[in-house]
Amino acid sequence: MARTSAKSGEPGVRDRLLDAADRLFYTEGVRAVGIDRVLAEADAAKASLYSHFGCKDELVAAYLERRIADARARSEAFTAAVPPGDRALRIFDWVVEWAETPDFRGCPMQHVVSEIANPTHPARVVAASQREWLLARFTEWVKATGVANPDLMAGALVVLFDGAVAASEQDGPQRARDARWAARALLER
Amino acid sequence: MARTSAKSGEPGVRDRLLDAADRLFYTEGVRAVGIDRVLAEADAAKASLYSHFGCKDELVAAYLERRIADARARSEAFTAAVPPGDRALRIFDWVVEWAETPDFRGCPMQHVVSEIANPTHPARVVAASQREWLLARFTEWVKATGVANPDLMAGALVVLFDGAVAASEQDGPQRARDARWAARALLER
DNA sequence: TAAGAAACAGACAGGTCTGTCTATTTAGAT
DNA sequence: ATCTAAATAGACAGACCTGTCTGTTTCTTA
Repeated sequence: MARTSAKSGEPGVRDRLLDAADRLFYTEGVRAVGIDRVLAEADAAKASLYSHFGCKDELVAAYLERRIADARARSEAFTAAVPPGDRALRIFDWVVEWAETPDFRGCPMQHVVSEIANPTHPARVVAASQREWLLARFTEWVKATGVANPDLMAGALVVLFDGAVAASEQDGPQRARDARWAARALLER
Repeated sequence: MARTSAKSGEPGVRDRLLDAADRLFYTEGVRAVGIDRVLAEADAAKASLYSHFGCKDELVAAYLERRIADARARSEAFTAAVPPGDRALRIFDWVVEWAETPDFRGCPMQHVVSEIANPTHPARVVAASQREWLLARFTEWVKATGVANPDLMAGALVVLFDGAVAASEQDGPQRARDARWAARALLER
């Protein structure tokens, strides 16, 4: 299960494949990018891909899973920097920063949902689990603010979150700032 | 330029192609559906498709254009039923109704943006023009409410609109209702 | 140094996709 | 009834895509 070449710190082939898949799938889409492109970018052999992941669909799922794990870790760290009652708003600062990133191209999960209609596809299953996490997290943050109707508010902030990412993809990061403004207005009533 | 068979009211081949493209592209995605599927569903010949549209990319653009024109007409009619000052909120009732439709599967434009990374693709150009229309319409509706900061508010409502559609695609129509609740709260301050 | 596991290289099969082209049929207009 | 334009049917080329399989090379460890 070595993730890296034992001596050198170079990443093993599995991580190289995931790195390549991440770049290509996120910027061009999972259907637009074929296996051969990933192999060339990862400098890996076809047999390595199939022995590690089994099929392309599972590679897509693994790509999404790693993206999500990373986003969870970074967003948790980002919100942990402020008191619990401020976290529901703080997360929108995170979205603004993300939308201002030069290679921002929208939400990888929304893209996968758009590209793959079948909800039983392994990558769709991964995406669905993230939805539950997202709503649970917003509910937790909202409750910490002591707002009157936490379920409605958590749902509204999830909508604002998804909208900030989707709208920024098409209109630029101003929409993420608009979302932050709206979240602030909703929370300070 | 006959859109229908001269005598009978049956739709001509161009409309049959667009109808088939609309059903298939919306429910399965524009990359997942090949030309042959569209031809079979439309009961049309390949030469008809290429003489009318030139290439698949243009068919996708035409599909999106017709969807958008239809959505504009219906949303304008929907909002025209109430006084100008109520329209910014009214449009969220329209989103709720849409999200409750059994065959709702999200926003065709967001899907196209996810599936096609190239912003110069004809369908992406069509989608971009709709964004301008959407923001202009929200700005108009928001100004009619006499709210203090119409540009921020219009941007926020666009975010809420996009988010309502994207979140409902994954979580169900409750998110659209959450968006309406948030829009109401923002507007009645 | 020898053995075993992992990765590489790449040919290949089978399928699908877009787009072109030829030949035939249908239907409307003069 | 004839002529013309549009639509049909489908073969075909060329490209690409996933997944399998064979054989070789590299690396690690014992």
